[in-house]
Amino acid sequence: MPATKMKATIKSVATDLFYRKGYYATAISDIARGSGIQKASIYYHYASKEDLLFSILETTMDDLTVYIRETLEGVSDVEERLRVAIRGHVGFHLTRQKENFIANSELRGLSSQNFRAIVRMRDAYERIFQDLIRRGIDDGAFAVVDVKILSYAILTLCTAGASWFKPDGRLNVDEIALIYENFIISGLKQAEGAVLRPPVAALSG
Amino acid sequence: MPATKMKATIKSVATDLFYRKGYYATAISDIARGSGIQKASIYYHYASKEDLLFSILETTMDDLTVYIRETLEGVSDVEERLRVAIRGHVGFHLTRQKENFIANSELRGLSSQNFRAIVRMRDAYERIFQDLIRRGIDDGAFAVVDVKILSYAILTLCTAGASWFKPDGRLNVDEIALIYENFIISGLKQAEGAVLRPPVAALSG
DNA sequence: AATGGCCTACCGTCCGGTCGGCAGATGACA
DNA sequence: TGTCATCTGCCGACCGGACGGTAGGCCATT
Repeated sequence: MPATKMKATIKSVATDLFYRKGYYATAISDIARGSGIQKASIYYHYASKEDLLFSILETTMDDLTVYIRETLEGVSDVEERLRVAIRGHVGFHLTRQKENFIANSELRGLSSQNFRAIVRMRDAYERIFQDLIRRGIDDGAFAVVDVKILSYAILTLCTAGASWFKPDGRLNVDEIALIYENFIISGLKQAEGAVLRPPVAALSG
Repeated sequence: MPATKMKATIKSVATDLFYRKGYYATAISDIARGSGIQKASIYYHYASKEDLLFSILETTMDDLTVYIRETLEGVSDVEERLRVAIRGHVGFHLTRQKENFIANSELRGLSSQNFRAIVRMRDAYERIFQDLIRRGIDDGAFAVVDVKILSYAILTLCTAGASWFKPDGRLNVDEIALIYENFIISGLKQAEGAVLRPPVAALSG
């Protein structure tokens, strides 16, 4: 087996174990066994256990950011942009459930330097949503709300799906995304304010 | 020092350390040092490290459930009941931040038996909110939404505050609770549906 | 001959938990 | 009230094992 493939296998096995048992409860020897390899061989591909974790988190954050930016391309309506971003966010988190779960629960396993790196990426990602919301407020599409608090809220909410979602459950990814989407947009319009805009295309179509 | 006080001290120190460093990263000897005691003495008060964790989680869940039930007493309006519950939920999580953070991030440290016990308590608590939402739908106060998904969403959202809230930050507990409250209630009314009810007393008063 | 990819064997450390005992407070009893 | 046995709360020393990581070598491919 070429090195790059083994490396990917290790990462995949580690992702699965970190997701199921947690980072601390997973031993390098567990990952080795799952990869059909000896413990020492792991260190040919990754410098340390933390390096492996970091690699998973970095890739996930990278992919997520790229994905959401792609998703937004060509969409101009301010409300639709947020809707699209929510769908993208939920979709990404539910389809790449394990990695995202780890990214939101195992940051503790990182050294302060690596921790800061991931947090920086996360902050940049959050800023995308904050800008979308702010833009919506400025355009009058949303009520005047606390952008920071609600952006955290929205992301947390969508992210949480990664901890309970079951691919073969009652609802599929798209259905869940739609539920969140409507809930959030309605929340941002604030019922007691003027809720006068007509339903958007994305909803009725 | 009487035994009961030392026991409380240990629990408090453990809560602080579990919150700051995480359960696995905290050694019994750390807790002992923080309590001004020797490691072996911890075991006079608690049977094991897990027992200590479980004790924290059990107390927290108990207190939370009792608190929310008290909060709801005497409130009859269906929308106001949910509002009150949200305020209570947020308030509890932000004022007893450490314990709640642990309760939502360190369940992995529990044996399957203890894990089940806590999950049972959590499920019972969630059911309170699910009933409130369902009741609001039946009464026409809320749009017809997916109760299960949105109850998870609401609780997660409010709970998340415990991971970033800073007591001396820009907003205090009540302000944050109000933001969440309005956001959620608006979300449940669903902007594109019939949002015809007048603002409730709690909002204008 | 050299490199890549993996192995066996081993090391040092840390950590949860146990054991036996010790000092002071408590209480029964003469 | 003085004496002695008992209990309470804690301690120092230790154990067993798990775990991250290393050293050095082996073998197939190039």
